[in-house]
Amino acid sequence: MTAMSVAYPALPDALLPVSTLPLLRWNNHEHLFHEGDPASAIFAIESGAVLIYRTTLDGCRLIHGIRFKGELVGVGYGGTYGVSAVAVRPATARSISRCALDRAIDADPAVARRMMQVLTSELMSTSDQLMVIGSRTAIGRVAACLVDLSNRAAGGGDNFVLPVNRAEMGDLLGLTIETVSRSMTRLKTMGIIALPRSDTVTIRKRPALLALAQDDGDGAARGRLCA
Amino acid sequence: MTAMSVAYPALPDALLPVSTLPLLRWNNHEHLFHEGDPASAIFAIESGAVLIYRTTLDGCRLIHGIRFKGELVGVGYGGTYGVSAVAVRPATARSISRCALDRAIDADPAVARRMMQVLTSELMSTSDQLMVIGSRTAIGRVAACLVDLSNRAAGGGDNFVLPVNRAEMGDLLGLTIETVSRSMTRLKTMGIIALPRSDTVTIRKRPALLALAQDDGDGAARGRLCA
DNA sequence: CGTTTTGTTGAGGTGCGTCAATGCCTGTGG
DNA sequence: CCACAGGCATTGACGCACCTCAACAAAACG
Repeated sequence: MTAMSVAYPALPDALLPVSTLPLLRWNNHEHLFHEGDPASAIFAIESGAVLIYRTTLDGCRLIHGIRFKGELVGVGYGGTYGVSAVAVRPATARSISRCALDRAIDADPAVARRMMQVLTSELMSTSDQLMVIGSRTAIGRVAACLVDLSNRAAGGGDNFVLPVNRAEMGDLLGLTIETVSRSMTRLKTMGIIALPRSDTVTIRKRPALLALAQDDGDGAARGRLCA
Repeated sequence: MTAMSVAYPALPDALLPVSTLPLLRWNNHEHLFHEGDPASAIFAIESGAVLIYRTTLDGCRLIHGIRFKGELVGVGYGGTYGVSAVAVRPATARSISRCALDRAIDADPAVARRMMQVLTSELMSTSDQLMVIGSRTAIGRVAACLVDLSNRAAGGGDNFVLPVNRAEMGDLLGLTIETVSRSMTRLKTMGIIALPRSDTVTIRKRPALLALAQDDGDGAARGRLCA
């Protein structure tokens, strides 16, 4: 399982009548919940995009990932949410209350197993993020991000609109706005991507982008970490 | 919940007769399992220390965490292990087979809930690691590592033997051996720690170490990421 | 059309990686 | 007991990738 390639499947209706649950709506920049809030529900996204993030004591934000339609948010099984979640475009989601979930777990071990799978996906997603941030250079991180967004936000398409701006990409990749911007223009200059608009990407050389995003390319790895 | 402060509780005997399960033993540098191996069991450590890590395609190793007595290893609920686990000193652990675990989950929802809690702890641990590597400078990472090791390997004591060498600390923190070494000597020069031996640490000014490890100190945060 | 927000580009500084030399500790054999 | 070798840690010199600060361009908005 390569970095930034995890699937985030939702709970299927067969296990839980998700599609009958209350459908909630958030505008851009509205929070689904904050880190530390009582974990009252998990959310199955039906439309839009949601950022999962944490902040350090001095206000530094580090985005753990982006969630789209068909994915779950707030899956941690603790008394409070361990992360914050905010919409970055108008979003809708079904709300699965924790008590309803607990009842479903008691009634059917398959629900528990599904939740454990979902938690494992979330874990691997965070692990992937750690691998990207811990081992790649700026351009490698940006490439990995674009590959991931192409797969998950655009269904693998080569042309898609970025759901996040440069600041959010920076917080996602542990880079500054300027470095993200420079990396994007470098990818453009190399002919690997095109940028018809600043928020729209066209992948022109997917193999080259993958090489940068993965680890077999040269020049996209950091430090003595790598052999 | 601050970075590097997660507890990793094991499965209590009340839920599963852990203490009657087979006790296995590994020597230094022996693997409990590799990433991609069929996930046949999870392990409850009884002694020693185990590194959890992943490697990139080009051989770069990034350690996700260290596990000690009383903690679990291999908790992911998928067909294969998502990470590798290797002993860094002679270690013993009870082996909880996946089929036994599945049977226990079917029989008692409390076991499933416990597993979900364990997975959530693992998730928060990885998230903490992401926060440290994504937002702190070298000395902040080393400080966070020392605080964590003091809490978990030494029970909060101020004097303890490092379970890892500089290379392993480097792979844990996303730094080179040299940078780890320099950070340690800087901490020593500042009078925050003492190093009676290169593998033995004495914390002299815990508040100062915490300030560097957390985010309220100055000079230990990286980049525009932080306000 | 002005104002605000967001993205790009440039110049300069710095933290950390790289390479290399040296020192310390452990173990092994003479 | 000492000599030597091998592994690990430390320290120094240097370069580069990325952050910082700043100016400017391009949309987005009223």
